[in-house]
Amino acid sequence: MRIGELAVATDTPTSTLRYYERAGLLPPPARTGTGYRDYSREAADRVAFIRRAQAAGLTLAQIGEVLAIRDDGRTPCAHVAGLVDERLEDIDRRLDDLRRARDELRRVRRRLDVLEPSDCATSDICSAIGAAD
Amino acid sequence: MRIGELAVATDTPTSTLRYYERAGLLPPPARTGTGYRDYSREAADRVAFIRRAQAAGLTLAQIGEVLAIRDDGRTPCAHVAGLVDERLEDIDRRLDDLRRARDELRRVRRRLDVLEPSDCATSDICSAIGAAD
DNA sequence: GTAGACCCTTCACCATGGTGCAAGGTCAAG
DNA sequence: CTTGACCTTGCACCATGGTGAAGGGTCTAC
Repeated sequence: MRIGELAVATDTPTSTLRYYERAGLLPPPARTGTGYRDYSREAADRVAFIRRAQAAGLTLAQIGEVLAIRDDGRTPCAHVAGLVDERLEDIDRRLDDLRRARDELRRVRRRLDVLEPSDCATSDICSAIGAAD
Repeated sequence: MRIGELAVATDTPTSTLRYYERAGLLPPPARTGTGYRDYSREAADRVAFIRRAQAAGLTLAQIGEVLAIRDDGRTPCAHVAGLVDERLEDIDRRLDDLRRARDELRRVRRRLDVLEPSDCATSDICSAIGAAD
């Protein structure tokens, strides 16, 4: 199949498919006599896998590792487990960061409700943000 | 004060201070006879504000808006309230996204524990990630 | 007067996951 | 035989918040 067909089949722009090839996620496909990419049927499965793994929060670099292991004839289960654990830790850290940022912003918001503009007009740029607490 | 002193006073690299100037967050300071930047004392307060606002999760572009309002002689309270509300909504959306990604990854992780590598070796690239559920 | 620390400008580069354009070749239908 | 859709390559660009290097001038102390 040509790149346009693969694009439709996987709901992925052709530019992105070429980008995946450049990034080493898709192996260089066969070419027709005139130089057009000629994808095998497995290519669509591979792209679908990339999209699912991406939706799960893996980076393209990590997905590339998993694919390389499979291409090497090994099963990537243990490696995937490691990546998933890493990503879960990362998510937990981000959740903590975001919750802290949210709490701080809520404090700022409460100060904004309480302060008069005149409190602010004196010295600071914004005493709601500037305040220690 | 010269840029190096401001850098020490605000714990901010000189390269970043020049970047803030380029980005319109710091007004172009006076210059000495030989072209060195010569900052006023308020510059340090301004940088400190930028860092606090950044820590609160505002982007440099948003901080620039707040500063522009102050520089215009107005009080940015209402504008800051709007930005903070926007940012709070953004954080809530991100929290939801991350929680969903975490739940999905935990499901993947459980499948990885249950599956044998041989289950995976057949067709899919990784049946734990590939599985619908 | 010279070494070393500081300053200047401009330009390029980092990650991330792509997108868009130009200039050209190919293919199928009418 | 031409039109339009499709394909090729290579290159540049997007946001974000900076960082680093090159090539030069300045300032202070010894």
